[in-house]
This record gives sequence, C-alpha cells and structure tokens, in this order.
Amino acid sequence: MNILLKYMSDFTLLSEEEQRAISESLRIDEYKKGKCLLRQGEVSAIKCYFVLKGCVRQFFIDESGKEVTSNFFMEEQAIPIINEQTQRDVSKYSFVCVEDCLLVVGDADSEKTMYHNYPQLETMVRKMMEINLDEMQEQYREFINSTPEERYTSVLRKRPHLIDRIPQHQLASYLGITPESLSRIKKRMKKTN
Amino acid sequence: MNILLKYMSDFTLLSEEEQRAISESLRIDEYKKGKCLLRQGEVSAIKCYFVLKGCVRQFFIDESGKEVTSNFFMEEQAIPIINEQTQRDVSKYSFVCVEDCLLVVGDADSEKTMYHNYPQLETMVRKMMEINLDEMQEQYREFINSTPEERYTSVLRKRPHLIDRIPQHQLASYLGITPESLSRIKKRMKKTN
DNA sequence: ACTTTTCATTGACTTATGTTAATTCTTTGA
DNA sequence: TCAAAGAATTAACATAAGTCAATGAAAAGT
Repeated sequence: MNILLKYMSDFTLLSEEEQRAISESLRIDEYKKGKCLLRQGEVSAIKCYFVLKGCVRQFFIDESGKEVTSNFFMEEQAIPIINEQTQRDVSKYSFVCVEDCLLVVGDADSEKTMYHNYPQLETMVRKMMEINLDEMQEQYREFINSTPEERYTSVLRKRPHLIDRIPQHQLASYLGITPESLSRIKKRMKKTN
Repeated sequence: MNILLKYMSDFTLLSEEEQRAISESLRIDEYKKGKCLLRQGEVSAIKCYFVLKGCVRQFFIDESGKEVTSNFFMEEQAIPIINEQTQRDVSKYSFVCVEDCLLVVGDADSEKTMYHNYPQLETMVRKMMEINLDEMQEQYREFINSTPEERYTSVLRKRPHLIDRIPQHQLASYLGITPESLSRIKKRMKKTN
C-alpha cells in the first residue's frame, strides 16, 4: 500500500487520515499471471486500473489478424480503460496480466461518488492524466524520430526491467517490428561492442 | 465563441450563465501566421492553449539538428504546454502558428482560481485530458502498426484538411519520413489508381 | 523424462526507405 | 517583373526491414 500512499502525497494535499480513508474505500484485487482483465470487443464496467505490483500488457488484433502490443504497464502506472466518450463502446484492446498482479480497480460507478467525497482526488487524477499525456507524447515523438534500432536501445535505457519480464516477440511488436528484425538488431549490436 | 460554448456544454452541466461567465474570464488572443508561441528551451508561464481558429505546429530540433514535427493542432483541439511536473523545466518543443490563429490562452496562475470558482471546470478539463490521452494512444498504436504509406493514407482520411494547410516537408516529418519518401509514396499511389 | 508446441535465431530474397545530388517548380521580396 | 531562395520531385545507390522458410532452443504438458 505504501506505493499508493506515496503516490497520493506526491499529487495531493490530502491529510494522512483522508489518504487512509481513500485507500480503504478502494477496491484492490489480485490476479494470476495470464488473467485477462478485458477482452477486445467487450464492454467494460471498469474505468481504470492502477498497478501496485506486476505487469499488464495492452494489445489488439489488427484487421489482418496480427497481434500488436501497444503497451506494458508496470508498478506505479495507471491503465486507462475507458473514458466518458468510450464507455459505451466495445474495447479496442485486450488487457492481460503478464505476471501475477496487484491492482487498484477503478470502476465507473464509484468514480463520481469518490470525487464528490474527496474533491482533491479529482485534482490528483487530472494531474495524473496530464502527466500520462505528456509521457505518451514524449514516447510518440521519440518513436517517430527513431529507427527500430534506436527504439530498442531507448527501451533498454528507459525500461531496463521490461526486457527481462516479457517475451521477445511481444517486445518486437511493442517496438513496431518483426521478431526476426529484433533478433538481427540484437546481433548487430553485439558485434559493434 | 460558439465553438467554446459548444465544447463546454458537451462536457459539463454548467448553466448557460456560468458558461458565459467562464467565457468572459478567459483570455483569448489573436496571433499572426508565423508567430512563435513558445520556443524550445524556454520556460513558459502558459499552461495550455485551446484552438478556436487556425493551426499551430508543435516541433523540436533533435540532437542532429533536424527539425521534427510532432503535431498539428487545429480547431477544437487543446494544446498542452506544461503540467505540474514540467512547469519548471524548459520546453522540449516549439509552438508556432502555421496560420492566423484565435486561441484561448490558459495561464498557470489563473488555473487554480478558475477551478476554485467553477469546480465543474476541473471536471471538464479532466475529461478532456482523458479523451486527449485516448486519441494520443490511438494515434500511437496506428503509427506503430503502419507503414509510412499507410500512415499517409490514414492522415488523408482522418485529417483531410491538413494536407492543404501545411507544406509537404512538415507533413513528411509529422509522418516520420523524409520529404523524398513522401513524394515517392504519392507518386506510387497515383499509379495504382 | 519425453514429446509437443511455442519461441528465437538464421539465411535468402524482395522491397521500401534514407541519403546525396541534380533538376524543376513555387514563392518571396527587392 | 525578375532574381533569389525555398520546396517538391526525380534519380542512383546503399542499407535495413519485411517475408518466407528452415533450424535450433526453450517451455509446457503429459
């Protein structure tokens, strides 16, 4: 739980008591490795998750039937599932636990109530969204301006644990390349060293 | 102004009077084509803009001196400039008006006051952020999973006006390719038709 | 422990992009 | 109006990624 309290105190001015009260009214669930949180094409009652422990993969199957990994969420990251616009739509993505996970579960129903009881919580969420957006933008800009090889080295640098925690072909699709190409990149880099 | 009122009524339950009151306390500025709103490496007092009319280009100069366009913001789009985390940092991007613009200017100082006076405004902003994030994610996922040619056709479909309003080489860098490559793609596509 | 399946690597080949450079076309400003 | 600068196109060549196919390694299930 420390991780959550730490997060809250970084982003709010809530008292310790309020923080504890909030923590206690949150739903926190454990999921086994391989558990599917939401399947592409289904409608979700869950608004978001917050990763306390473990790793969740976000991916989708494209028109040609290929599986494309769009993100990995790990400790201290928020997983946006639906928003005001998309809550009635079927999900474009699947979310699956790559490891055993401990997640805060944010369901859409209790959201309003929580914000009403703790207005500062909405401020926190807004700031989180701003930061998420910024990170996403950063990631995008780097992706645009990089070769696959540079993208790979960038991930090595920024998320060094990732490479140990997930299989190669998923990393490849996360980088937007084929597993074969990732294999060759690694080979090429070993030689240059 | 209609565009702003429309936006507010889509995202809030504010009364018309409140909406008008908010509109009137907003700062709205005109900028000439070519005007630089913020230069890469400078610190900004502005938190964000909201485009009522015109087009703003976001870009940066990378390590090798190459100019990379990361986005174009047009009517009804919000331009996030800084957030809680980045407000003391120098900007990684430059923002320049590609056309004459009419923009709502959101400065960091008045933000808190506004949220305090109109709590629903923060709700609106939070929802906007959620939607922005979703769009950004969608754009990213499409980018990863596409060839340059597919990226081009996708932009043609999704932002048909864009191609008429900006020069080719900026579009090319927005697509993450060279101007030469974009030229060849267009040529190839003409033949196939 | 062994079989089966899935995953990672390697090779051969095709193709699209990056790079460099030259040429044509457009815009801008004197 | 014309000259100069900036953009877009085209060509030639090198390189790296995609595809298809085969092999080798690891993981999973019996």
